[in-house]
Amino acid sequence: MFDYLVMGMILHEELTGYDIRKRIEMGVGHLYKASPGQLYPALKKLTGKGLLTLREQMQGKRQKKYYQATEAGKAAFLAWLSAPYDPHADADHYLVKIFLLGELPQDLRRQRLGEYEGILRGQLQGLDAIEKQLPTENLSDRNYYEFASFYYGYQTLQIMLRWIGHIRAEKPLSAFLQGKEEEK
Amino acid sequence: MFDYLVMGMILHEELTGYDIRKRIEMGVGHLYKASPGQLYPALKKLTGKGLLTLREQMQGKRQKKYYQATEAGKAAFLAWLSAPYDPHADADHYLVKIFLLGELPQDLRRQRLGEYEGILRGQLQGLDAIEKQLPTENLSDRNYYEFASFYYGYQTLQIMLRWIGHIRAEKPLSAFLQGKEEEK
DNA sequence: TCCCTCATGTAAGTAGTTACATGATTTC
DNA sequence: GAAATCATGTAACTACTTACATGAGGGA
Repeated sequence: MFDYLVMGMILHEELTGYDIRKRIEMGVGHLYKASPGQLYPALKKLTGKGLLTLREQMQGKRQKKYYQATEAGKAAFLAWLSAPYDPHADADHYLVKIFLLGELPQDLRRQRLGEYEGILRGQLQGLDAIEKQLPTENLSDRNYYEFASFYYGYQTLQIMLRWIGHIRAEKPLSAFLQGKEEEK
Repeated sequence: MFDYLVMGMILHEELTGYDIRKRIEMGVGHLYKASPGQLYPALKKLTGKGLLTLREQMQGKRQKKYYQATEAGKAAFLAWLSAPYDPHADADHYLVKIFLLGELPQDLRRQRLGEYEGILRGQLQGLDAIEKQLPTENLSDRNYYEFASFYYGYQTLQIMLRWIGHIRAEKPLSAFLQGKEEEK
């Protein structure tokens, strides 16, 4: 997965490892980290597989290594991004796929987002079922915080759904942030 | 961290490994998994360290193993939970700590939640600074989805802050879900 | 001059998943 | 009598973090 995220950064541009890390950090950094100990070995491995090209350049006394995806690399990346969402394999990485979704043609994009929306709705229903079974009386302190965590998860799912709906309709992003749009 | 989560489940109750897994799944499961390959070795290790007691019981032909925290286990757990939040060490585990917060006396609880709120506010300011630098014109498809992910992260942080504010005031949980409470 | 950011990388360790193996009990 | 759930566990693997090591370039 991480490999594809890296490749996604260098489809159209030559970048150094350092640049790639910065990009990832700014983009999905709050949710997903790219430590140097993970990135540099990955770049080496991907180059070895022929998915990246490496161009070394001296800048003064400083060695810089520019990487870019090869045709094989681009093909592998697109195959991965185009594949239907699999809740089993992708669970933690939806956000990363969506982050990169601009690389896909519009019809595929719509389809993937639709699938994802369906999966999330299913999860929300699952939480609804649990919620109905939660006791509402005689709550201990313990229960209060346990349930609070549950509700937080619930809320997060709702936001995610609203978010997917928003970007599926390709509405302007600023409108999403305000959060004051009409409810479904 | 995982060790403390496990201990938190068996402070006041004897439970089997299976029960513990179920509890964790229901409580923070959407955010944090407890696979058997992680849990069973952990139970063994913690028992070896004297932090848990183990009582074996045959139920018909079925062997069941009941675990509970020892005094040493409870002390270790409380020390961990009482410690000030450290964004460096705890980053991914705030939610787990909050999930267990009912075990702490009220004044400490308040204090920890307050610290956490401060940290989150700082993060939000960081994102604000980034947001101001994002271009708003001539956005490519690529940018749309990249920024969308950014805004999602932003929104999630806002929700988290609202959530912390909510539980810090110990307001009823149902009110949080509706999301139609007054903004600060 | 000192510190920050740029820039590359490795070694050792921790955390966590997946897949398997086994078998009892309960429910349809 | 089949399927789901209860119940325990291991081995192999993958993913990821932390801490270290090294040094250039730019700005205060």
